[in-house]
Amino acid sequence: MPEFQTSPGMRDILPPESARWRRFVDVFAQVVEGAGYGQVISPLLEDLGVFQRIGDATDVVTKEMYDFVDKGGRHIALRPELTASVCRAFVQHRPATPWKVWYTGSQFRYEKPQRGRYRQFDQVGIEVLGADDPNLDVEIIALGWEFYRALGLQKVRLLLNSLGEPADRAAYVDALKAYFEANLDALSDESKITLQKNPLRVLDSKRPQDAALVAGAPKIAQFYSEGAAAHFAAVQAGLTSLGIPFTVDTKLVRGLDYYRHTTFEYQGLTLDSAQNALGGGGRYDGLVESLGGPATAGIGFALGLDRTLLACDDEGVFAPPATDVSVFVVDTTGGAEALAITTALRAVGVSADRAYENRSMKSQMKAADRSGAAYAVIIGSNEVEAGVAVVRPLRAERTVNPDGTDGDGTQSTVPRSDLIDHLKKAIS
RNA sequence: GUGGCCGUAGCUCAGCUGGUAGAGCAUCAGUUUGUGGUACUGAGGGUCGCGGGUUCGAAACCCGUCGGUCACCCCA
Repeated sequence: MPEFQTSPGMRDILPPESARWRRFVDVFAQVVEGAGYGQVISPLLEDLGVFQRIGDATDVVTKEMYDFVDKGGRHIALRPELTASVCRAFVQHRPATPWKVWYTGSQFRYEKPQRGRYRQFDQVGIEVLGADDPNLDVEIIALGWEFYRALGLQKVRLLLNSLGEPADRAAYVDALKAYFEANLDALSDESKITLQKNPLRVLDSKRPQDAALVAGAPKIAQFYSEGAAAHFAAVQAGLTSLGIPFTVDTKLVRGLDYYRHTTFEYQGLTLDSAQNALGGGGRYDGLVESLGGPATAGIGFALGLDRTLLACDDEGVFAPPATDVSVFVVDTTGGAEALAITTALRAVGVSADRAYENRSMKSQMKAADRSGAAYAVIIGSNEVEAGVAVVRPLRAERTVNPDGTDGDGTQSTVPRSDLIDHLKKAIS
């Protein structure tokens, strides 16, 4: 074991996996930019208060934040999520509404690491501030859905719920609290604690002991105001009109306190239940106001990279891209030719690699094979003398000489002066 | 934060009831002194996560610790 390793919950993303991460973001950007969303890049660090406005009943804020006092005496936190940062940016810059933005980046939560759950984790997401239209809820949910399709994922389930207006939600919370308190004996000890902090969250309990009680709990639908019911109905109608299947799950309350009205979650059906939430979001009218801005409607979602990629692995889609180079230069004369040729190839847009340390031709040919290159350029003393280069296709069928030894295949000899043009044509 | 399981070469793992470490893959080289993908041969590479204890002797047993994993919790 080396002396230094990554901190718990932190990891290195190495090639070729790192290329897949970048492509993941590219695919996401393509989907959402096609719908008018622009990227917002916000700081990793924010004033602690920005995140405290998320709510004091959520562990993300109360227990899991990385925070510290900087050299200027400011109380700073590493962002545990991005929605609050986006809202803060909105309040600070006051862009025209509806403000449609997307983002990607790392977030930090001090949790016990597990597969699909890291202390530094990456998400992509979108937010729209300043529009209360149920059509927007549908657009957002549909974009997430479309993104999963773009990756190739099939086994994703969309769960949908509405928490109603703030007053509806408050009334429901009271009713839930009364219900659970009346049945306190049947509740697990853990849920008793949860009940004190946030009765809604008891609905999330995965303990078998709580299952029956949770099933018999009051349903949010009974508490919807007329407006909330109409909004939710419009969202469902919209999704249906787009042919997006969904399941209404009245137990879907989501973690962060700021949600109201529409909430939704995308579940990966191939993943274990503890980590099956690929992404989720909802409406959070009121968050901008709590950060000192005007009353502003907001809605968005965030999707976890790690879990989504785990789901991709399970479904055998969106594999890490090949990092193959087009041409590999084998030079047994010391390496200067390889330097010149690779540089010239790259200058005309042909990707090229080479071996180093003047290894044997066989060794260099092996490296050429591993590089995934379509062609090897071979330069030895004979070629230098004759002013030519051998171009050998690496993916062609192997040929055999009459005496049974390996043939030269379809390799050809081209004048050194024509080499770059020759290869450029061959690649295209 | 709580609990279960795990921690041996770069990777995946074997190592029986304690006698100072092995395989496959990968890497490098040779068989082929100018030609890859196959085959064969060989080489390098490990304070057996770390610390302490038991023992004549520990990779193996005990304790602690760190890390991973799974469940709870939380959430993406």
